[in-house]
Amino acid sequence: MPYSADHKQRTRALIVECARTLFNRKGFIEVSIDEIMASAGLTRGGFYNHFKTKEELFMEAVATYQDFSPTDRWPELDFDPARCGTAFARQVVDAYLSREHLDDIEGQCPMIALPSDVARAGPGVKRAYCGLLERMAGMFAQSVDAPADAQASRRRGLALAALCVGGMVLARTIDDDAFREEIRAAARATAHEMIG
Amino acid sequence: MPYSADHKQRTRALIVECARTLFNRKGFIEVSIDEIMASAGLTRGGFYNHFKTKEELFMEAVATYQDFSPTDRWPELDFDPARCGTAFARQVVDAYLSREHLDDIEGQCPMIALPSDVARAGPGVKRAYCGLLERMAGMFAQSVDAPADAQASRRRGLALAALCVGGMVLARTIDDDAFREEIRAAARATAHEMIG
DNA sequence: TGTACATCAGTGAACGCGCGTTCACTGATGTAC
DNA sequence: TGTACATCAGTGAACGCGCGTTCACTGATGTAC
Repeated sequence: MPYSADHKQRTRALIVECARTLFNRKGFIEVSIDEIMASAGLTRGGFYNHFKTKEELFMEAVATYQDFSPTDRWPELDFDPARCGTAFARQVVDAYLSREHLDDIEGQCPMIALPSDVARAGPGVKRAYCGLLERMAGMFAQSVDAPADAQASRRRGLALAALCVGGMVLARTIDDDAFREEIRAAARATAHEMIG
Repeated sequence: MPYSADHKQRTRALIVECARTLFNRKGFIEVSIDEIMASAGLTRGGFYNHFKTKEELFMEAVATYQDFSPTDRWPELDFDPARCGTAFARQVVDAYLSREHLDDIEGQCPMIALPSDVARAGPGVKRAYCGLLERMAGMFAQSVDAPADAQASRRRGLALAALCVGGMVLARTIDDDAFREEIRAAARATAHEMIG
């Protein structure tokens, strides 16, 4: 067996990470395989040793973002799983709707950068994106100060996800800095109200 | 002067309308100029009699959606400009977050179909998109049952826009019909609460 | 320990293809007389 | 009213280019003896 056992696997993971970064910046179609492989320090031809198609890579790039929990991504959050309540939800909202996250084009959540691309992609990509959404909404549903009714919590979690993602998506389309900040602030204030 | 006075102008408007439809379905990059012109019953070469670049057409396609007021788009809304209050806002929310609007891929609001494309486009396109957003948020701000404070109304209007657009953008990325409906319902219920 | 070998991750030229844009042209039309 | 003309919206071939994907190949590596 040439090369160490996990050599190929590590190369694959590197390609996926480089791809996610580039997709976030330029979108799925606007990034070429050449560009991705070069960014990983490799050459075009090797791509198909790792992926069957470009879309398979897209799927994986979206899916792997699930590996970052909020506390991985924002280590300053003090996450106590036992008291996973409104204070934590508020912190996540603040981090997600933060100026830092808005400016972090390459590292941002793919739900913000790529919704239109995903809407036009195949079922595999959509499933990966859906996983991110389920995770975010589920986290909010567990954390909000909701009625005993589980369905009401879930509804609240989904609406919070829509508000956070929607606020950031809209802010991304705006050039004027003051207006961007206004949208961020409006989404954040309203999300706090919704958390209760 | 060959051709009637408004001939060129009407052709141009037809191209813009065909383009908006196609962009909504497939996104800006995935639609070719050939395709747009064929859809308008013309041939490729004539395109540059009307537009300097493909991006100029994109800008116009987004901008012209402003010409459809909510009452143009959904004639069943009974809009009394004098009493532009919470009842009207609720109706707009219901229409915007309706099943019909979600299924109307080609006729949908560009804010839902194209945010990622706009975020990567030039300043002209962003300005056109921003116009749509200002219009929607302004309409909500005027209609909600808000405190006298104008800034609070505006904040509420922007948050409502983020929730409506965000809810639809997320629903568009989902394949599973039940989950799509859940997101729609959650966004709609929460928007109604926000209108007050 | 040292060497010959088999493996397979990575290389880079090549493929067919469709794109945005240009340009010399055509021919339907309104106008001048 | 009828005709010759000028205009310019529309045509379609052509341009250079970069894309996703394929493929015959190379050469660094772990293994067998």
